[in-house]
Amino acid sequence: MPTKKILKKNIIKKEAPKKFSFFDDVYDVVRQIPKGKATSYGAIANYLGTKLSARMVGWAMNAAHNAKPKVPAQRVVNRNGMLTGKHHFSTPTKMEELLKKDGVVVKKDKIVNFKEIFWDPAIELSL
DNA sequence: CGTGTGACCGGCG
DNA sequence: ACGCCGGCCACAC
Repeated sequence: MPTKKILKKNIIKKEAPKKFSFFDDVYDVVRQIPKGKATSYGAIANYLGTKLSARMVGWAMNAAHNAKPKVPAQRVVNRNGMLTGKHHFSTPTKMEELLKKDGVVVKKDKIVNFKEIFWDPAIELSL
């Protein structure tokens, strides 16, 4: 017996309402993050409608290195405000450097007043 | 076409 | 408070 129930999903898209892929959509949101602000993967996922799958956002960021123009992935952190993806940057300290340059206070790989500078696309972009 | 994986999140023990 | 585990979607091989 199979380990889990494998649900088949309709992977066949009959139409392409969205010209941009999921990746591009994520990039577009991230680029709209104001300077000095930051958001979480979950917030973006929620805005995209896949809140239960915040991993997708993180993975999208994985390809962000190849995206143009460059995506300010440093403004995207996990819900704890921790710079979890700093290891994926050019240098482990690059993310923190960029955030500090934006005026964000980072301490021990974590945004101090993350709650205050939190920027929710689901709200901001909804206005 | 099947399998694995991923910078997460939330719930439960 | 902490640690573990399941889930969810998209993409690469």
